[in-house]
Amino acid sequence: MKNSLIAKLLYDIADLLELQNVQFKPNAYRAAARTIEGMSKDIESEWKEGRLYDVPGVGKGIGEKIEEFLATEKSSYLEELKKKLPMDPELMNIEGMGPKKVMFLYKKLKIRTMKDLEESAKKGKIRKLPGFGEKSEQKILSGIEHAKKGSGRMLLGFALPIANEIISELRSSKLVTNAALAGSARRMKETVGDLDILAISSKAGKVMDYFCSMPNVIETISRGPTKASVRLVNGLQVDLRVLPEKEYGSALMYFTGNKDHNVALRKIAIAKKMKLSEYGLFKNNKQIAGKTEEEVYNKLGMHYIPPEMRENTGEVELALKNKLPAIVERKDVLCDLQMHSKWSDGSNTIEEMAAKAGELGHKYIAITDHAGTLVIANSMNEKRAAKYCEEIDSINKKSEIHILKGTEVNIMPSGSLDIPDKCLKNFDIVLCSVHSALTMQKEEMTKRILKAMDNKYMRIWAHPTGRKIKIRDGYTVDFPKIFDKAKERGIALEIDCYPDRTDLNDINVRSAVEAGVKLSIGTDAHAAPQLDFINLGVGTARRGWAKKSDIINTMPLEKMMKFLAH
DNA sequence: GCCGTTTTCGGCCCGACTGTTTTCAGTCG
Repeated sequence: MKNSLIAKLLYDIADLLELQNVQFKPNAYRAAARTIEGMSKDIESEWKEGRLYDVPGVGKGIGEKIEEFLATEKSSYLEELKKKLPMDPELMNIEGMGPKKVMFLYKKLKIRTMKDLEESAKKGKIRKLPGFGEKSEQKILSGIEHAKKGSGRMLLGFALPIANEIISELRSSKLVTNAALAGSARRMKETVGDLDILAISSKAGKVMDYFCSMPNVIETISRGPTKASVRLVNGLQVDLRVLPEKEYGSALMYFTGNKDHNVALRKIAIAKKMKLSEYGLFKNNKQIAGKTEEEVYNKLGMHYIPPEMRENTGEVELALKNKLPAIVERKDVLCDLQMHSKWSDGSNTIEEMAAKAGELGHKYIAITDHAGTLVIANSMNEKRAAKYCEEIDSINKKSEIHILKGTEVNIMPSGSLDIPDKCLKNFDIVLCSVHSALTMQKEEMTKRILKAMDNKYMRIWAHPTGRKIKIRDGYTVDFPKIFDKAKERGIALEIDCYPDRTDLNDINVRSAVEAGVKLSIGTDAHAAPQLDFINLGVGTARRGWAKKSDIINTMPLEKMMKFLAH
């Protein structure tokens, strides 16, 4: 899909327009970029089928730019802008730098790159400029350091435990009556730029003191009477806001929804002659809601919207009509359908994995150690696989939760599976996935997967796109074709919960759900504590608007056995 | 540049903090 390329084109144009202090256009370009980025449909096919201009935010101007880019892979408009503005728009990503400052520094000091900026700051040239001082110069230097360290975003799976720890520390300090996570982490976005935490307290000053002196804080970035930002040892930025109880709900909403969602809500408020801000919902300057999110949504005439859906991709309209889909909840998920033990490349025994799964409330699990001839991941050969099945059978006799005999098998480049059918038939559940020849082109890869799906034992296509966040994009396949085949064959597509996989991702999940394809959730845990990643998979399912009926993990064991037996 | 249950023209979300000023622009979320 070219969606992300087009989104980048539009974001770049927006940045360059903003540098020139052009009004409103940057927002129009960004709004269209965000829509296209989050679309489950392929923008190129929309264009080919004459529906480009149906995409919200795409009108004559933006549409023409997209058409040119899709036809020629170039944008004359962007080239023109770049010629006029030779500085690197990345400069605007440095903390404290916006379009005005970037432009000003270019005019005064001919600063075009991060390197130029660093040199000028180190030589003390910036502090001499009007409007700048010693502190701004320092801030620029520390901003550059941070930009260098890693371009910012942390995997949700690593950020979430940190957030929970901070929140429970705040609670146990007794300085706050409540504290909660907001921001993109609460929306369960796969990576987060920072953590936003809200707390209710009447002793804001003391809470700030406490927050800024937590053990793993290395730097206080800013500190006001009710708002502070700190940086943790691992580079993560955490923002805390303290507020009174009557604003808690509206503030949670304000800091949870993405920008587009919040703008949409504000517009609804305006249409109803009200005003919505983080301080509450106001009518005639009087707060009429704010304590809870439910209250605010209801007073706006809409149903409560779960955090994971608050990205303005249709949820607002549905909530107004009270037609939001009931998305799957953590409590609906009865099992974990991918994990590894010492039998292949895991570090715990089957019993240890089962025990931890029981603690997490799972009713049953699938242990899915690797089998096959490929020498990756300590794969089991046929002989060992038989012993493994025997062991699971014997553990099941005394185990509190039932263990499905599962395996993860490689899909070979030809599309055949890496272990013969006579071995596969001994398993309750067979996951198939690609671990080799990852660079295959779309058509060839699609053929490979379709061929694998013809195997009657395949039940789950595991980590379907093979991507690794921040490392590789993964291969592309013709999803519509695969969806059809998956439905025909009763094969589920996996949401692999492992933090750097999250594969399928939210967007793919949504298209699978729209296509009526079943999904499975598996942590891909290689050690017992990683079974906690189940929450990430549920979050991704919810971001993709999956209902309980879309997720096979919600089936009680008996129903699951029937599903697997077909 | 986009958009429309008052509109095809005239709007486009809102408030606080920072660092620089001495009343505010720029930036951020």
